Amino acid sequence: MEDNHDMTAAESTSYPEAAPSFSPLYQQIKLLLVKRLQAGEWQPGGAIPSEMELAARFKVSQGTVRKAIDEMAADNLVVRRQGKGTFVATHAEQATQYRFLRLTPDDGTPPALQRRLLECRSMRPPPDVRQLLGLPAGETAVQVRRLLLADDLPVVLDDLWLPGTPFRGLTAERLQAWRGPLYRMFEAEFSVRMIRATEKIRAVAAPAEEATLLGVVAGAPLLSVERLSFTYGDRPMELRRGLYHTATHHYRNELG
Amino acid sequence: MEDNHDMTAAESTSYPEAAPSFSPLYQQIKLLLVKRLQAGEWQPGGAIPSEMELAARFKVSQGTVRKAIDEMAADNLVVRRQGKGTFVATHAEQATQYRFLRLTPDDGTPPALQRRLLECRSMRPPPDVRQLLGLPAGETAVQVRRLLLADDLPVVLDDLWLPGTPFRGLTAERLQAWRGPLYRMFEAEFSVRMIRATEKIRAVAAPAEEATLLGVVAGAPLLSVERLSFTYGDRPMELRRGLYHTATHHYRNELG
DNA sequence: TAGTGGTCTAGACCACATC
DNA sequence: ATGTGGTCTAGACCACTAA
Repeated sequence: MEDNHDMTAAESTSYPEAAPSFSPLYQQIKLLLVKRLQAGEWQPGGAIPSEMELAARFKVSQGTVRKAIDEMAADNLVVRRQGKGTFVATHAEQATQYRFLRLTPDDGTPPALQRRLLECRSMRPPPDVRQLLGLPAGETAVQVRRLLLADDLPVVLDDLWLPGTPFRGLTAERLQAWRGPLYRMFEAEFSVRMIRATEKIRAVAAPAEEATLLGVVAGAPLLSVERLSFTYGDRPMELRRGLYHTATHHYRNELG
Repeated sequence: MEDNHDMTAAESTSYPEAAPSFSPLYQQIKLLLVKRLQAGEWQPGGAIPSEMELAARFKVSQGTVRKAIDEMAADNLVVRRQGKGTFVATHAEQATQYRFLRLTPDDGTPPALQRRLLECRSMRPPPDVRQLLGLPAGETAVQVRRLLLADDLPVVLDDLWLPGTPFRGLTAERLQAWRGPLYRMFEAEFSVRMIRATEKIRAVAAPAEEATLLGVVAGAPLLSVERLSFTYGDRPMELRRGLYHTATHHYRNELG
């Protein structure tokens, strides 16, 4: 490689804002690879080209490609498997069932939850939902309401809001028929991959209707979890409002 | 470096359990460095030897030391500063005020909290506390109760439990006099550095006494946050039970 | 046996901080 | 000018997987 570390000559003409014009080679390569991921060039669960091949293609050393992929692996965009290759991350693995659900039974047993679909309809979202999802005015959304149960006792009441355009065709029937993680369905059937999420958590008093569904008395304390999930490019793709009954379960978190 | 990647010949004699006898060089070096950190060889906030020096000392290449330190930086054990050196992580930086506190005002403003010390005493801990902290029977503990307020309104009621031995000499007076993060005090005055923590979160109804302290009605929903903080070697060093009033604040979490 | 990712080396040069 | 961490290279060998 020559001295010039700029792989984006076409873009390096003018920077009106104070943007870092140059970045390390491996960062540029990471960006290129993420863009191809985003474009769907490789299937979820499928292999991306080997480090040697990418190094040849980009005309850099293997170590540089390695560092780019290392970061993508740290971002959970990709999974490395020694001897086999590097694969596009997916929500399919059973290790990642409920990848974003932090609710755990108080005894150490692994969470085992059943689902019960309550509702699924397409409608105009309320303004706060519209704003959080960044939807244009007039755009519709799909609302899903469901219950998660442990040992036939309700534990979670989830309200999902999904943008209508990418999720056109999502019906109660298809939801009922689907086995496996929801996020796996989203990526397999609607080409929407959730990459990361943020949650806002509060304690609330159970409203009457929700209390009934969860089998608690009205006014009982519940955990309110508002999750906003993002796909590539930090575009919000799901708003999920959950009410957790934390008598036999708790929300666990690790602080590093 | 010769072919032998074992730097721990003295320890590699017998492995009764199925332990990995060999690990990459950089892992072994990381372990050695962490042990020295743990032994207090370098002050918090102080510099550790340069990569070149460590490479020479361990008789490995700079790249190998680099990878070891990279992981330590990812673990928040150490902070790298280009041009200056690598420094032992500390709770002193204002960027890490309330490093483990995830409570944020609903408007985006940065959290600004006042403290009010309610209690500080040495006593025999109840069995559940004793068990969580891994204390020997009969060992005492220091209990601290305090209030955090935003704009003079109570937001958090914290109950802390600290093992008596390392925290001997912790009194209400010293707590009152201390300015800055508690964890900074622990590392500066008691040589206890908190590295990571786990939290269990539930929604609970406010008990009468705690409700009064937080200025809410008894039975109001509160966030119950039980945090167990660990020092080097995964030894638990603090149990903190907090009740959060989530009317104007919320617990925020990032899911990767 | 061949191909993959994982580790390690030695040396070059860059960016930054300090004197 | 010197020393630090940060990037990049080229090549070697190891560990694992699969045909």
